[in-house]
Amino acid sequence: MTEHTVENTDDESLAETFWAVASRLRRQSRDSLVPWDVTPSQSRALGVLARHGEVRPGTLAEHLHIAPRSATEVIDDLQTRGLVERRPDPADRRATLVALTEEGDRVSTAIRAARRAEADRFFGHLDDTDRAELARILRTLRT
Amino acid sequence: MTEHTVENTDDESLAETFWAVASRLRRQSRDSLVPWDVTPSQSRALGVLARHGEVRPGTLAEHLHIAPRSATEVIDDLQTRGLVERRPDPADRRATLVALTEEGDRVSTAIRAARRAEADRFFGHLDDTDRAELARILRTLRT
DNA sequence: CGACATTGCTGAGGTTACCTCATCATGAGG
DNA sequence: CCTCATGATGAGGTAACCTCAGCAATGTCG
Repeated sequence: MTEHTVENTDDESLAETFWAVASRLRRQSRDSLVPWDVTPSQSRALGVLARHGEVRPGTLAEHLHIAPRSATEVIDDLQTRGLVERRPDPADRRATLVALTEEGDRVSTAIRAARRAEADRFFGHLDDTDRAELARILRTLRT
Repeated sequence: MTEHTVENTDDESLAETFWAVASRLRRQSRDSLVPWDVTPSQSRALGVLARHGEVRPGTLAEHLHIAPRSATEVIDDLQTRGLVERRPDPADRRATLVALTEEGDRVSTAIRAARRAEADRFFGHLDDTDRAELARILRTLRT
């Protein structure tokens, strides 16, 4: 009856709308990876490696916000696909360094281009003002 | 290899910001379910049942956008927790009707309240104008 | 220097939330 | 009544995480 209730229902549906958009965007990103037969989590790892060069599994895990053990797994998968290689860390014999292979570099570059095109397509329906507004509002929600 | 497309990088980071917000929101919703020991997918099912009353597993699956087989699983879990019950559909002896138990009704009501409070807390940092803007922009991205 | 805790990675095994395919009972149409 | 479609579920699989144990190498401190 009061605006209070109305406000709340507004918020509820705001969250719902947000999730609807999120799932559309997620589906679209997943589809954009199909040509390379790479899963989303693998593509995230490739992104980190492209940005940071060779890193240890533990560092990779931090960037991905996952447990070190889980990074090992992603690295295993990427290695069997020939996209990354492990080599010993000269500075610490316990550690390993993970680096993109040439193929991995090619693929990760291609994926980045595809991702950019995809974002263009997705957010391109917005005019510049709305895009800026959205970015600003999302940044305040980010924390 | 270089960042020669500045306007595209904007879109890229828009998507990134979006995902950062999404993961914060997801974590918060998950946490808000802890008191009831209910997983997110179970809570979604409870929501559908609360809104629609008794439905067949297949219908539930449609509302949740999952395969019928997966709905069976969610129902199993909710049933062992005593939150829903299955009864035969009088109109079709192949079919089953799934309905909230009293306990399930209580829990789903409580969860809805918590979810509302959570959305308030999350989107409450925005002023009314921004909230309306966000809602409008997200709706255009929904499709 | 040697004992001890710490760090880095990975094996083993578990969870959540999905999926497909096969099976079985029932229902609907010719 | 015979065939095909439909509703649910058993069996088994996948992605992407997790924790806990164990092993090797390292750092630290008396």
